[in-house]
Amino acid sequence: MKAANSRYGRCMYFASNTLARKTEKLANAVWKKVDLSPSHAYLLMIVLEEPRVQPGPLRQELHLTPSTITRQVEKREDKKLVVRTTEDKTTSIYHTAKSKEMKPFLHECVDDFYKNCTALVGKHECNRFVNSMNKIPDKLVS
Amino acid sequence: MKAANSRYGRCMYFASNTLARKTEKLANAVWKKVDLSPSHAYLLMIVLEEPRVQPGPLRQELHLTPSTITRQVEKREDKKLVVRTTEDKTTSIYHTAKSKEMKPFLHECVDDFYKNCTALVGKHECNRFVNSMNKIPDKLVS
DNA sequence: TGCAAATGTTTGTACATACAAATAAAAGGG
DNA sequence: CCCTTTTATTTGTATGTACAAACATTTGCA
Repeated sequence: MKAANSRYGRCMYFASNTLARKTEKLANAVWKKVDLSPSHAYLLMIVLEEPRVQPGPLRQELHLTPSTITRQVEKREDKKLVVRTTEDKTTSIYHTAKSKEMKPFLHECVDDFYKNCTALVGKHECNRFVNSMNKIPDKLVS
Repeated sequence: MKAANSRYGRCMYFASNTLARKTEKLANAVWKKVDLSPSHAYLLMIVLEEPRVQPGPLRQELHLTPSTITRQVEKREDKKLVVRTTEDKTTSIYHTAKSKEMKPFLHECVDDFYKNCTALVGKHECNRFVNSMNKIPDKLVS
């Protein structure tokens, strides 16, 4: 039974969560090449482009809670992909030599994933749809 | 910084996950009234409408993996909202007196949530959007 | 008829995330 | 200048989900 036909197919909660899970599954497969979950890969890419970045801005850019950012950074620190220094109140996050080497491959994954999506969903449709999705969250939460 | 403006605003993985998290947050607030997570509420509503339902069909209808279904049923069993019987190879799930009493309130929550969504996003926009979202997962995974 | 493959469900384990509370530092006001 | 409030981050804890492996039952076929 397809979601669209199911009892609760009109529910935004249901639809968005189902979509996110399926999308994540595809994304996981793509980022497997660099042995990273897509979510960690995004964090890493930001750190690579903005050395010294702090958890606060990361939080805003990734739309995650502060505690989730801390946890993600910890995990990447364990794998020697970022380092963290705390001075006064501010924590700064830096990439490492290891993660710098990965940079081109990370961007390759972004491209790959995009190609996968457009191939499956259609380029125009995909862009339009992602655009809509980006607009909704601001409307939903204060 | 909004997702739409951020570096990775074109990415379907990023957009759909962000949307799902924000939507879930709103949904949690609505279903708080019945002290259930929206995901468990959906399971319960299906069980209430299809007594004797088995994990397999639930899996299909909810688009979740078998193990997740097992875990959800366990949790609801602990709270005496469902019971499970296993005979031969098939497990059947039934509602309880307690959960039957909740039924009208569950549907109220569905309505509440829908009203919230349409008020925030716009009714036409909301329906159109949910429709699109329901179609994409089938294209993404085999 | 008996064994192998298929099917349905559960268990072990891991992970991403969130909320609430704790901590630490800075800023502001009397 | 000290005390309170605010801000930034981390910790403790809980939850929802998935994957892989285990298990149990049924089916199919040789």
